[in-house]
Amino acid sequence: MSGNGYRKSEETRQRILAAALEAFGSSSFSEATTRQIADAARVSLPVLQYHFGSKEGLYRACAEAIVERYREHMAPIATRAREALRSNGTAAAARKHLKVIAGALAGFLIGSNEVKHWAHFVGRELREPGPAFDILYESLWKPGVEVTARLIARARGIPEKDPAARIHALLLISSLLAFQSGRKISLRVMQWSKIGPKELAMIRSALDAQIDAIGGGA
Amino acid sequence: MSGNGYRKSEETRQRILAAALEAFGSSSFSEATTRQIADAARVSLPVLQYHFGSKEGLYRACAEAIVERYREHMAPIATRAREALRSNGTAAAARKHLKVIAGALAGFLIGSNEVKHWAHFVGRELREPGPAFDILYESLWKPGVEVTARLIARARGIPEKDPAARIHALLLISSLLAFQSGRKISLRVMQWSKIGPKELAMIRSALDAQIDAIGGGA
DNA sequence: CAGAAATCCTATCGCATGATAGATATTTAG
DNA sequence: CTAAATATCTATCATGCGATAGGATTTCTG
Repeated sequence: MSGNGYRKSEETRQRILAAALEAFGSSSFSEATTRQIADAARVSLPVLQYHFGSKEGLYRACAEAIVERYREHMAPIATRAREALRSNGTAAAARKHLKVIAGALAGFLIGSNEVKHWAHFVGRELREPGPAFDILYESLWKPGVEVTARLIARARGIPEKDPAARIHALLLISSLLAFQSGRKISLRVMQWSKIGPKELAMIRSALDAQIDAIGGGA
Repeated sequence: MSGNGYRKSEETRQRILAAALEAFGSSSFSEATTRQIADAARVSLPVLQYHFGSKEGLYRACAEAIVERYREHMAPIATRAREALRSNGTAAAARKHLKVIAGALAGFLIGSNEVKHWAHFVGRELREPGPAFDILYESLWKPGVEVTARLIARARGIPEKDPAARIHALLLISSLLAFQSGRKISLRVMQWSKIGPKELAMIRSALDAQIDAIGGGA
């Protein structure tokens, strides 16, 4: 397909990818149209097929691009948390790492305008599995839930494999999504016009309270 | 259009509505097709237009049907909670009502197989507003968040209008959705094959812990 | 049992979509 | 500089969609 030789096309490829990320972010796979993407990338329709084979190929390429960017952002934080787990940290330390992770994730998901589209892409694909489910599940969701569950188990003083820890992890992560997938509706409920630094701080503080409570509860 | 006279058509109408609820539950408005709905209802295509005017009209009718059924199920519980709020109940009483509401909602959303489709319909429409947003927001979401936020405020001993109470309400409700919108992926994480009574009990117990924590935190 | 009203069907329209054919333009290699 | 490889374009195809036209059928009214 492409990738080697002829360096001009690489820039086209990136332009298409950027347009596709935006399109697949704000619409679903079937609702977004290749024409709309081609227009936004200022190329003609068949160029998409030339570079990515098909609409589905383009979609998969988007997923891979997202995974890469997400890794850059979250990897250091996750690594630090895993190190803390290995070194038998205290419950309080586990809570601290949970707060860092949740806070970073909240900032990442809710903060930047570009990332917002990616987050929608990921959320949709995980809720309603499509061509990119596997890569997103294995690269993002599974490890994220894993480390969260282990930290929660540590914070509550229960075994790492306890299903209750995983349930709490899912509840915690899912609650974060109130202001991501559910952004529009949450803005309406809160009567906010946007989520700026002030609003983000309030959300973080509520999350911190939740996390403190998780640790103290049992 | 229809509604009066000729009683035969009423049964057709119901058959169409049932097929549409299932279709719009498992696919989005644009992904579900009128042909598929007509087939499932064992009628020909134009019958949909005859009874509901258009695809969008049918969609709206689905939303209204859902609201009605939801009301039947949740109204008594919500009413009892509101009474408790009026009569200046204690923080512990507020927590108890929160548990009842969250538990009932969890059972309602996650339990029945029929309701599962409706819940997906509602969730999708609230995340990505379409023709039925207003009725769902005003009839389901807004009052639900409202009463939850007031109970949380009471449980935490903060003013009813405190934005923090609303944030916590959104986080709580959103966490519930881990096993609703996110059912597939949560089953995978938990290595469950379905959400039966045993699994539901574990979820309820985790939610109760969350609610206890909310009350005790601040 | 008529005749009118309502319900439902077959056939088709117009449109948007993803994909492809085939020609043209651009870039690199020798 | 030329020729092959690569990249892009215009024009078109086949398909599936929501909607409608116009006629047949069923159901109620008197």
